Amino acid sequence: MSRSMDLLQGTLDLLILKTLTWGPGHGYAVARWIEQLTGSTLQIGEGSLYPALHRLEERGWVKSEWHLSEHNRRAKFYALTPKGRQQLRAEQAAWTQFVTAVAKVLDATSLPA
Amino acid sequence: MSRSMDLLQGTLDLLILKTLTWGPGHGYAVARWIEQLTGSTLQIGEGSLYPALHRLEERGWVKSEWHLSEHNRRAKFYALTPKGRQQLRAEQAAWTQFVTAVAKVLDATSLPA
DNA sequence: AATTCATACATCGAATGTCGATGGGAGACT
DNA sequence: AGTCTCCCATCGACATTCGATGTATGAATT
Repeated sequence: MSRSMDLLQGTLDLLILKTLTWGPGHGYAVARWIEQLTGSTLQIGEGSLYPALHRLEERGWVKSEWHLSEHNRRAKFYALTPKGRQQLRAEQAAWTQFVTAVAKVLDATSLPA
Repeated sequence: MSRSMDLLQGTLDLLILKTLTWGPGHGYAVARWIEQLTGSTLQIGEGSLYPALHRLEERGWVKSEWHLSEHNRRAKFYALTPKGRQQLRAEQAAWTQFVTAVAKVLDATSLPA
């Protein structure tokens, strides 16, 4: 029956950028944070996550370094760049604007003049 | 520089379904309503609109009939079906849930435990 | 010591949906 | 006659997400 609740396109970048504002983290952790914060309403598949991370890095919004994770394992830690912070602000503003616009349609009770 | 403010995937269906709750309308009018309600924040290209309308009809959420428009021109009027109303309820609920989940991430001030 | 589990990276193909461009045709108004 | 707005529609390009799949290592269990 098709997909019931996929992530809306473009939102994943915003979400990742935001989670990285509370410090660098590796992909696995980022996915965990988002899931926990949303009570698993938002689930990030690895097939979406890693391409997204690479995309962000390619655009200069995050940079990565290999370190050891909390579990003593090799992990690539991603950190927000200044450009990334700027991008986050822009995307967050666009998101708010978009949600507001959709709400206007959803809450309208009559036809526009 | 890529797209700045495209419609988020899946939202268009919801928007169309909603506009049709205040009566049948043809594609052109639906696009107008949405644009006017949102002060042109949301703009529906015809290359997105008509495929969407056909998609909705194919799934039995709307049905269409040819009539004359307010401007005395041939136009295909789309109307919500009972299944469409049900679908609208479902999509609206999913949308709310999604927006709420994103807000949880965006508003979080610290790492989850 | 062997097995299993959770962590952590990555890639692939399929599917979907949006966009910009393009093309037509029919009223209306100059 | 010409042009404007309305109204339908399709096409190819593009980006993104998803599920499946594969690798590997540390830690805990048996």
